[in-house]
Amino acid sequence: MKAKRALTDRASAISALAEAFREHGFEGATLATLSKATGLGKGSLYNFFPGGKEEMMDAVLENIDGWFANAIFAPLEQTLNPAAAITAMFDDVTAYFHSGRRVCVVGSLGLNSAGDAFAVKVKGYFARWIAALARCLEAGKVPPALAASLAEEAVSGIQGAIVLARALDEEASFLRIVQRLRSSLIDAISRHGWHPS
Amino acid sequence: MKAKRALTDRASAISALAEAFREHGFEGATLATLSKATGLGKGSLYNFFPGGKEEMMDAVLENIDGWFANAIFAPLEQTLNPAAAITAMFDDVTAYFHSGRRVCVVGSLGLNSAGDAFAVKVKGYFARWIAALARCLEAGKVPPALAASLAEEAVSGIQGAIVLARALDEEASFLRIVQRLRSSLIDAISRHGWHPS
DNA sequence: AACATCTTGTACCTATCGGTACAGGGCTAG
DNA sequence: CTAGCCCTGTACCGATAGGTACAAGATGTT
Repeated sequence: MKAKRALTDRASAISALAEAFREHGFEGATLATLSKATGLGKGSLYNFFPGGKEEMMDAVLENIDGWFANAIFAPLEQTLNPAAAITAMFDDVTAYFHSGRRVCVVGSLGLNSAGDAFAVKVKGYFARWIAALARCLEAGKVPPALAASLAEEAVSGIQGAIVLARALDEEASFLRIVQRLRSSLIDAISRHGWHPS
Repeated sequence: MKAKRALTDRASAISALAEAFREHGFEGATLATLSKATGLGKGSLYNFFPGGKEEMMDAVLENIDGWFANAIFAPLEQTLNPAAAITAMFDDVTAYFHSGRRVCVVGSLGLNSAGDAFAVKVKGYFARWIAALARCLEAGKVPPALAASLAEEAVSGIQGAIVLARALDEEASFLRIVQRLRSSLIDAISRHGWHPS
């Protein structure tokens, strides 16, 4: 049984790869960069990811997808306390994106043509996020149409907050924007008749 | 007098360069790309922009800055009819960004480390935009603190809308988000006592 | 200990990167 | 008409890009 070690090494490389792609983008991250970031030589890198950079990014996206599914989407689905789930989501997202200092790899992939190869994954990531958030709002008795609007607005708003915070180099703006978004969603829930037991 | 022809050729190249940078990003746009996009050979390109890619991007940013100053900021400053100015801004922005299909070069520059060299220009672009919008809202009798919040939210929201629309490949979401942002600003103005004559 | 299997560093490959050099072409001014 | 300057295409440069080949080293199994 060798797969064990191989898998853990590969798995531990992925987060380093993610960080490198975050900082330099897909095109900007060279194999030398990735090698340095992971501590793995080119040989090992191509052993784990025979498909090269593209497979590395694919693995990173899958990893991110898994993380979001666990940490963000799943809590949103358990509809016991929608308001709490939403508050938790914003807290987790704020931590995950380092208050806007950290870029969203998925979002930035969609911005230039280098990410065309990953278009379906990028699309799915955002679609699932919005859908999960909308369902959570509906569980909070928010009417479906409004829930969809608010969910879209929140996810889009988080992305915008990242862009702005990076551009201004000022995480305070990220925190302000995200807080306003959170209030807007929580208000909608409490306005439509749902209250924690 | 040769400067005339040189200047117009350089100027006409800039918009093509902007489009290329938009599509491929700074790192992703190679000299071959830029040459094809402008129709200029490498020789001409380096004749007009001796500093290479970096000077080209600088010129593009300056050009964008000028366009925004004219088309966006200036109308916001003439405070005769703030609500109309804001509506015009959203219309112009929607057209400029092709309903979210077109990326904001400035915003995407801030996302990866390739844009570090342009950090001050990027920061200035967003700071000026937010400031102009906030002043316009104040002219509409919106209290300064709220005006600052709303302006930040709007600019950030537009960036988020671009990211989301590109990711979902769906300009409808851009239009929805932008429309909500516009309504939010217009409502704030009409709620605080300013009404067109 | 011997084995097959997995892992790794190194050397090497071709293509292309951003950038330079420069000779000639074309335009304009006088 | 001609002298000068700006413009442009081409050839070229070293560096580095992503990727492959493979021999040697670890590793775990029996």
